[in-house]
Amino acid sequence: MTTMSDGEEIVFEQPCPIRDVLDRIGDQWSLLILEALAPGTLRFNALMREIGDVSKQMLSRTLKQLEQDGFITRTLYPEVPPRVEYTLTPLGRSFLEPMRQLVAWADAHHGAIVAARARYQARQEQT
Amino acid sequence: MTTMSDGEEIVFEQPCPIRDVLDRIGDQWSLLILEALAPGTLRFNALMREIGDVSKQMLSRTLKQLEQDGFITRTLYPEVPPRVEYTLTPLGRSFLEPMRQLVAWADAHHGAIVAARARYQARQEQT
DNA sequence: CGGCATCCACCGGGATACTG
DNA sequence: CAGTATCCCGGTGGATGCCG
Repeated sequence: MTTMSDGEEIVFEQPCPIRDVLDRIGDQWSLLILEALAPGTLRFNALMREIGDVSKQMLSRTLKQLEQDGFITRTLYPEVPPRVEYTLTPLGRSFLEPMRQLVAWADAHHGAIVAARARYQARQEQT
Repeated sequence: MTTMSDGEEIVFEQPCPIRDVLDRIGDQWSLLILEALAPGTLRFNALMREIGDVSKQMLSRTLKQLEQDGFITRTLYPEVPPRVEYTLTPLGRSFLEPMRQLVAWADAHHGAIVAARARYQARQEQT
């Protein structure tokens, strides 16, 4: 989308901050992880149990993403067996605010959305 | 994720409202469309021009999704040439609030995220 | 003008197996 | 315990073309 017509270099890598942020937290697991870490630090397997239906694969991947973007910190304790702890950074914690707004809205209006879908569905079928 | 082991029926279609909402507005275009419609009603091609780099395909698809979920209304004026107008519903307008929170956060902290990425990147390369 | 149908490339994410 | 590597499938979204 930002590539030039003849394959020239990209001018604006992130033309829209919101797009950039959504790409990160709009995936399957990021929000769940941030919520799980909101109460406090957790280890890898604790996170798995907390979230429930996430694979090691995706948990690992998503955690790395969140770490890269500065939402969480990863601390490795070189013991045997190894122990790794994940904690929200101030940036990550600051994100909880708007996120909770969104969650609250979703909770409040989810019923309305489901109802709207049902209405739409009904209108199609009464053809 | 919600399917039973042997292909039995699905028990919880929407185990998490926030998941359901994110799946809808987390895509490439929904947010942009809602923002574009915030000032007022727009026609199809006006939306295309407003957003800029969206294909007819995706605009059409996303608009239908948003209509199904009750975020917008579609009004067809059977003239020649046909005219179609899209408007936010009260539900859609109510969503603008938490959405603006998120956008504001993204704007405010986008720099920090980019910086965090750069730091991470640098740490990898100094191996 | 405002779509829908078709084809296709990409990649997110699941399953599984292996490593330190 | 905490990952990484590999394979693979399905959904998302771009491009194009046709229709009312």
